[in-house]
Amino acid sequence: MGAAVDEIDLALLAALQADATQAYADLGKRVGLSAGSAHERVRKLRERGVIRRTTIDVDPAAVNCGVLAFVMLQANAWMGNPPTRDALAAIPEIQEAHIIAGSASLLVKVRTSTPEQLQAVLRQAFDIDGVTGTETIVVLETFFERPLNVTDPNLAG
Amino acid sequence: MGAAVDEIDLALLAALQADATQAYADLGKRVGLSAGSAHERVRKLRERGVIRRTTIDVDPAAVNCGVLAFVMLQANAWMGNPPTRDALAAIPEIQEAHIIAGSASLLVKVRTSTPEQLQAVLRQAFDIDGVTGTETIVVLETFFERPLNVTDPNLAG
DNA sequence: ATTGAAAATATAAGAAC
DNA sequence: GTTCTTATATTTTCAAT
Repeated sequence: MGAAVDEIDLALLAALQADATQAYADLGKRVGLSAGSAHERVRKLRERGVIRRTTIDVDPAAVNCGVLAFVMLQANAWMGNPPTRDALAAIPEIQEAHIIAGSASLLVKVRTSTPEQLQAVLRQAFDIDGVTGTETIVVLETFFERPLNVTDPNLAG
Repeated sequence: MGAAVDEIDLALLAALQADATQAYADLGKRVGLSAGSAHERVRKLRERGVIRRTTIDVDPAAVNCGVLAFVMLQANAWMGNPPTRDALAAIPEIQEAHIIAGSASLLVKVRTSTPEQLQAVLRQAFDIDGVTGTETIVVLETFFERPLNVTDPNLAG
């Protein structure tokens, strides 16, 4: 397998999660490395797929995506196949899709501009082969959404 | 309120979501602008808070966060207050926290390295004032997690 | 608000340790 | 694997439109 992610790598990841625009010199200073070494480590983290991409975090409300809901999809067949995946991916309002344990088969995270558009997404979900029902949880307020924790002491280094 | 986000801004946002490392010259080419103009627009999008931050997407499995679960928290009091928010934020394994409509009060997204650690998070959740119960949905497989859709024609420009 | 160009800065590659 | 050096490329500022 790939080389292990060590303490310094975790510190680099945490720093880049917080601000991926900072210079390698600053990044290196933070973790006790030269700019060159920091650069090399980050390059390898990207190469190994630990860093999947550099991206921006967009305020949903600013781009007309003020409605957030989690939808559980019941199904009468095994849904862990590529066609199901593709059918869900084809609905742009679906931000996440997961296969879950429990009475439902799938959990999806949906962002729309209006409740009407959420309804339209649910209608499309019913068109997917195997889907027999939906249960929707509407979000009233989001406390926070943040990057996953990489510096938790509970996680083995 | 702040100036509207126009079509070009949406194109810039989509391009940066896909790859925030690309040069402003390339970014400008993509949307039919000079490097300077692209830079200026992105600067304003940051200033206005449309772009909340530039960050990296880390593979959870690579940093010992292979367990993902969504937990619904039942409560016997109104939970939409700062103390509740802070109590949830103090648990690093909680990546998202939302107030929801429906029988439960809160929905949180949790990532841990092991089921045992997930259990420890649930125990901590019970210590939060007002929490009377939990219902956990364990994720077996994640189909996808992607940036929110900003170029959907259904969204008003 | 956009352009084009200049100056400041950062990235990326390479040699030495 | 790290550091230092050098060349390349990008970001950032600014005057002009």
